Amino acid sequence: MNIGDAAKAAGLPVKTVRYYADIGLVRAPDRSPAGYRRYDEAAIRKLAFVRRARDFGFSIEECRELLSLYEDRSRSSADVRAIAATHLAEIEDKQRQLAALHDELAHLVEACRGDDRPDCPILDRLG
Amino acid sequence: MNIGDAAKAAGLPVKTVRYYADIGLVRAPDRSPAGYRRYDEAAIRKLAFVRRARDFGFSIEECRELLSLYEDRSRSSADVRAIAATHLAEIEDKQRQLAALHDELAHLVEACRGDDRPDCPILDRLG
DNA sequence: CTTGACCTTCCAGTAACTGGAAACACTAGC
DNA sequence: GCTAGTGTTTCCAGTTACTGGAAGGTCAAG
Repeated sequence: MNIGDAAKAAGLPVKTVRYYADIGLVRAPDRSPAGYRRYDEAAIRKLAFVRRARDFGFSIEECRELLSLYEDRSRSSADVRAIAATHLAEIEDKQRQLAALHDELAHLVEACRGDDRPDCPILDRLG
Repeated sequence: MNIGDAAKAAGLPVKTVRYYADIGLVRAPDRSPAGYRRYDEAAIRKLAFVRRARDFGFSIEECRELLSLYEDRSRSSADVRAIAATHLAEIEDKQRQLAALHDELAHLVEACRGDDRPDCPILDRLG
């Protein structure tokens, strides 16, 4: 499979697949005589794996770790769980920050009349 | 005031203040004979304004808009409100995405025994 | 007069791509 | 066999909002 079909199969843009190859995350296992990257089933599965992990918000480096655990048949589930749990804690942290932000900003927007006059509690608060 | 004191007063790293000057967000109103940036009260107020707006998650470009509204004595509060409301909607959107992510991932972490065995629902789900 | 803190500019790197240019490869139709 | 169109290659640059570091100039204190 050429890169275009592989990308389609994995649900990724071609550019991204090439990028993943460049950074050594998922390399094409082979090249055609003309130099075209050729992807097999296993490589496409890895690409799809990375796409899903990225959808879950895992960073590229986390994906690299997960991928090596994924490929290592003797890995323990504890390792994977640790990565996921850390990531989950980060998400919860971000959620808290976002909630605080939201409440403050919502207050300001509510307090702002939003008319033609220059009185604006939002600017007052910022300035 | 030199850049160090201005940065301290505004609660920003020196590098960031210099960066804001470079991109024309908040320029130093003057330079010393030796070429040192000199900040006055007004400039420091603008720097602090930007810091707070950034804390609220406004992008640099949004800060630029807010700043020009902030400086424009004839501006209407509606303009400011519109920017803030748009930003609020983005925050809410991100909150929803994060919540969905959180629930899915929390499920997986919960389902994973996290022991020495290779059975791992997290990897199963990703792979 | 020297030391140390502060300032300057410029260059490079971060995360994770994305866009574009120039050139080569492949396929279909005529 | 030729041509058009699409797919592929590499490389370079840009994105966001800084951050780190190097090389060198400035200033105040002792």
